[in-house]
Amino acid sequence: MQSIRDLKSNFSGPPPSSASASGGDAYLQGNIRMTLEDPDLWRAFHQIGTEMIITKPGRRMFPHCKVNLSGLIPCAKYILLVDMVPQDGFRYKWNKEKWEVAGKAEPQPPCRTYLHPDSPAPGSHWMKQSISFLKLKLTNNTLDQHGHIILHSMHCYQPRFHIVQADDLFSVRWGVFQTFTFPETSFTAVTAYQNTKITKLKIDHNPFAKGFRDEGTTKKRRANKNPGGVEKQAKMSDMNRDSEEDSPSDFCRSSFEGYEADDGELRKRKVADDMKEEVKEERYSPWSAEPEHAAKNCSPPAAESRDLYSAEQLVPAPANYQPYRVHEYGKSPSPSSSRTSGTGRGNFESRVPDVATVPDHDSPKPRPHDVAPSPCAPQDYPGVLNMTMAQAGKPGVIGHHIYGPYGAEQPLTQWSGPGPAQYPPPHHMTADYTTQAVHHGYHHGNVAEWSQYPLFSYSCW
DNA sequence: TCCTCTGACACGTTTGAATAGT
DNA sequence: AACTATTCAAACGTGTCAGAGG
Repeated sequence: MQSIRDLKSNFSGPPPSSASASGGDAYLQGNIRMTLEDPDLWRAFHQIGTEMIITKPGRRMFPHCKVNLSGLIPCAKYILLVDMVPQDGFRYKWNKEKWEVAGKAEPQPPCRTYLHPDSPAPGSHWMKQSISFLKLKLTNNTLDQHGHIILHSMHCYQPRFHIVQADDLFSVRWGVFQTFTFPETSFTAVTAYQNTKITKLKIDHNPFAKGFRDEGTTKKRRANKNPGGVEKQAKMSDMNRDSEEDSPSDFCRSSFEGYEADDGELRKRKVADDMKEEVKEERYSPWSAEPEHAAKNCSPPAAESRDLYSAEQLVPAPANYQPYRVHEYGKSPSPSSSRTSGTGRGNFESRVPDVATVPDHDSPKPRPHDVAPSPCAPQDYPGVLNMTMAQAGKPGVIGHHIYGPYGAEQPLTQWSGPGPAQYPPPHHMTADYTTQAVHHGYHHGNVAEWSQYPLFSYSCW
């Protein structure tokens, strides 16, 4: 088994230049700013290694994606989308309290994008309140007919948020895409929780899981239903305790202890406090030798040490795109390039003529305590052209199903160009983990260009 | 044997219709 | 008649657990 650390070493490119997002004017493109809600909660999960359950009928995310937008033109209409991109080309397994690479990723399932039900709506609408993707559901059913986002279990994903100025779904292609990613929202898709800490964190924070809280009736119920259950639970508790004790990771502990408190709110606050403290104390650089951190977390650590508003970055674009800015940035996967074995990183040619600078707030310091390889490999850091790996060389597997918010599947395929089999790998995730949110923007000049992106496979709801 | 996935289950939250009150 | 507040049951979302299947 190849460790992520080893893989990371395959990349030696320097990080992209970056600028502080907090400066604001560093991201004037469109002036659109996106901030993630509940950043503390996301961080708490992220520090442990977020897992999201996927089921056949579809499962909501928790925490669910909720963002705030500003900088939109109040009277202009926008469409908001979310999709999930693989973080790398690997499949993972949970082994002895940590994630390990378990082989190459499976072929990408049909790529779908969740369209926010309010779309299209004027900028004033999007800006007046936080935008929730509560009803977004994840599934492992590749034949899903409900428009849920299809993922593979035991694979790592990064949610992406896209906003397009468009009066309706049919004019999306003429719009300018602004893409944001929040590294702390990355997660591993699972069919059953692997990390008991994640389970506990979910139970403690998800109102629907109140029945499983310690102070609740769970124990009684289990005791009544299954005498062995209590024993098992005790065992689980021990496991938790052990894992905490065994773990040399202060990082992990600092976040996990927070919700060990009895009171939920206190717990929540403590988590937040711990996080703040961490932000103050710990700084990581995805570029520095700290694969250890990522070992426990699905996404790179730098996320913890920054503010949660968006940074802006140009999305990878085909050569014929008209990017907002031109800025030499590394290589991105070529649609025609075949996936290389192992890291899948070879043979990428540049598709990203332009990448805006991204914030580089905290100069990170390595985390010495994390030891396990991460499902979200550090090689996925910006400039490392990660997520496309699972899809690179597999252009045929990306389906673009466009679902309309008003019921029937929208015939957007009319402008989606070539059929799924012709889609090239998605543009690489330009996630710069030194930023809060990575922001991409690009034009869609015509159907042909448009069709090169896997983005447009809308999910319905 | 191990790992992953599935479906039934109990419990809590959310939602919306029905009803009562103003 | 219109509006608001309350009640309540069904639907939904959740993690647990046992067992199936590769």
